[in-house]
Amino acid sequence: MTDRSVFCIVPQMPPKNAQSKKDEILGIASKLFYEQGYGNTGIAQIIEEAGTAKGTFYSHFKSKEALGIAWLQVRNADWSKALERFLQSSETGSDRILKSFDFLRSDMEASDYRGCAFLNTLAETPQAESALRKEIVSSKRGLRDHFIEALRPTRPDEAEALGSLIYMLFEATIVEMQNFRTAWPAETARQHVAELLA
Amino acid sequence: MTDRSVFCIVPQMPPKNAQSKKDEILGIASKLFYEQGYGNTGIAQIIEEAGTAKGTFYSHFKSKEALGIAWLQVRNADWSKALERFLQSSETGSDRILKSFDFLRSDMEASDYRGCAFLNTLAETPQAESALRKEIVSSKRGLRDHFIEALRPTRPDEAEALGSLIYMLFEATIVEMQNFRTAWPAETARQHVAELLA
Amino acid sequence: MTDRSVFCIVPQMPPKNAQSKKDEILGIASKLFYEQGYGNTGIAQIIEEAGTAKGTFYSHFKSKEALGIAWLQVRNADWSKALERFLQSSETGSDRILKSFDFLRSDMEASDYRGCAFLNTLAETPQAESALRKEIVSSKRGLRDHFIEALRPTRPDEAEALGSLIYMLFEATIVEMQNFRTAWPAETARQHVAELLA
Amino acid sequence: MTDRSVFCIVPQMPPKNAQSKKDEILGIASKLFYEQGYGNTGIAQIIEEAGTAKGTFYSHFKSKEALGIAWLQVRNADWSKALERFLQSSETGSDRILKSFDFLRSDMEASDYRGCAFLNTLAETPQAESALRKEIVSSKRGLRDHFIEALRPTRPDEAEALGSLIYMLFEATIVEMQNFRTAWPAETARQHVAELLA
DNA sequence: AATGAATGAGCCTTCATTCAT
DNA sequence: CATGAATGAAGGCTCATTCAT
Repeated sequence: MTDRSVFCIVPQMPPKNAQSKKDEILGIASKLFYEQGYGNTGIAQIIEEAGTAKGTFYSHFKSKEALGIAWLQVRNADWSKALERFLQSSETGSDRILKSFDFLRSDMEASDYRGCAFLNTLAETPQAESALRKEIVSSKRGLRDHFIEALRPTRPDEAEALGSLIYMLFEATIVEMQNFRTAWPAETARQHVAELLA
Repeated sequence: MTDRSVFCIVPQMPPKNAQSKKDEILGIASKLFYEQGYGNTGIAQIIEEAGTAKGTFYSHFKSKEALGIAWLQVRNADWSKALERFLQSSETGSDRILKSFDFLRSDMEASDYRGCAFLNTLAETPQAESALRKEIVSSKRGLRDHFIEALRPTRPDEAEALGSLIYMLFEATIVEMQNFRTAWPAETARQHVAELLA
Repeated sequence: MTDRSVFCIVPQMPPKNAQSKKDEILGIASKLFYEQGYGNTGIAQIIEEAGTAKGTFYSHFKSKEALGIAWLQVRNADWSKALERFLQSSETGSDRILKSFDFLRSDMEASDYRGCAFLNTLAETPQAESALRKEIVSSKRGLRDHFIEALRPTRPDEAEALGSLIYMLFEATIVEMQNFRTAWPAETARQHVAELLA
Repeated sequence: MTDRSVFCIVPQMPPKNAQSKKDEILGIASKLFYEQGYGNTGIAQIIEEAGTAKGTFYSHFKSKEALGIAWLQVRNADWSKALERFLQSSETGSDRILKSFDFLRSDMEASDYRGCAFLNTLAETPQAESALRKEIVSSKRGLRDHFIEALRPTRPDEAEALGSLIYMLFEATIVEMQNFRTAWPAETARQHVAELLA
């Protein structure tokens, strides 16, 4: 076997799976927090599935709450990116809005739909001033703006009110699909929004 | 077996406050489950605030889940009664519907509004087949019917679809007021519903 | 086998070892806290040696600190009783005082020179307002009074000052025997106290 | 070896604050060990306040115990130096001894007086053979000698016994001021020592 | 009915230390 | 010399539930 290392400009091996331990923990935690709920998921399970030691976990995250915040942040970013990718082909604001409801529906069709990570966490966090709550509020503000901004170019006067209304229907769609485990909320909402935008 | 109760010198004491121990436990649990969340509330706190012993608790309720179910049941009944009382003066279906949103708003004005007991519990109960979930679904079905039935007399054809839509806005109102801690969701939704019913 | 229960007036079996679980835990903890130090002794070790479960422990003591306080209280009572027994034969106040130093000497020899439970706990409790500290102060006040009261009958005017001085020598005796693991501090102190009382 | 420093353009940087990293760690640890107690102070806090990494710490000290020993050694030296400075103006042995008690008192006036670092550490170190204990014993032997030597010139015959006695009162003064948080122990002891030396 | 002691798995977090870089 | 990720045992404490009285 020839030694090719001389040709290697960047000799350091990239980490086996190109993902730091911290990211791995966060990834596993994200999955578990979403599927089981924040409060129902213990640190022990997270580190076991991540194959790490307790101390390792706490050297990366100062507390469970800090991990929870990181989770909500990446979830917000990832979810927005996924939505954007889904809307790629949509050109008009109306299209984007209607397609957003289709996105929800496709998301729900994945098995065991668990609804919205943010609203679920809101539900088990009574303390209004908690850091978790701040993350939730800011993510929801962003979502509401998504609809408002989509309307702004064509209907600047109604954008705010109409966008808020559509945002509420969007939220209701998630919650009701989580509860009833059927797609009718998406259909009902999408249909009405289509009329509103017609 | 002979009935010896006639010989009883100290007849069964009437309960001090006209409320059985079981009801007292249930009452306290209801308050705590709603304020703190189902998962965040332990049996220990419930029995302590109720002034009972562990064993007494378990002689009345076979498990925490059973207590949770009882809670959701009385909550459903009580909440419906409170809503009905609020709607007393409303005569037409439209009136009843619009006033329902006012009811929500007055509810929310209580400090530290915790939103909907059912949706909050849904959020921390991933198991779709659980008894808690069944209670939640049935309560929500009842609420949806409340709107549909209010519409049936005057708009039989649209009742189902329109009622479902309004139900979704109603749900969204609760959730968004819980999150943002403002009344705008109630206003936005009520305004739109008023237009829909005009 | 004849059923003798009818003859039994107090049918309930007295507990096997005439000692409640709570007392057993407290007894074991007292031994460990003293031998190893309060901070060096974990709940796990206590319950293991007591043969109980974690929950049992916490149903008897609300926290480790509560156990620590109970420990110091029984220790104070027990130690005073042991001292009193040791002084039984002493009749005069002077005798009682001098014999107190002999007691210390035998006590330290028996305990592998672990010193004073109260001073040791004081050393690892920086928080001046802690409940543990209150217990320590009150126990030491009692000890100082022991000397003052022994002097009161014969030397009422000097009792306070002389008693305090002797108390300090008594304390120093414990501490120095703990440190040097020899009897010289007891001898030195006793000798001087004898001169003071001559 | 030639002195090349003249050629050095960027001569070895004098440490920013004239203190090596090792000394910095030791300084911070000394403060924390004294204020909070040896056992109550974790490596994590020390390195955080010192702004160093774990590995750096362990490259300077092989273990927490080694750091503890270093702490006691510098503490012994520093404390002795401070005492000596306080006694500067005292010329006779008697003066030096009496002033030593004043030194204690001035020390105690600092808020949250934590008593003697050595006795506190003794209290949480049951193992008689530990390295920490050796340091403690030797420091205390030195202190006792301080008093004996002060007496030797004028009272060679009594020096040993009287010095030991005064040493004990000195120790008791520290301990009782730590416990009661008042200056009476210093006054009581100083007064008596003054009589002894008169 | 009611009591409350007992259970043991589980909670989140910190410990002192090692090691590859 | 310095870094900081990794370790896993141990820290104090709470959980829902059972059971003998």
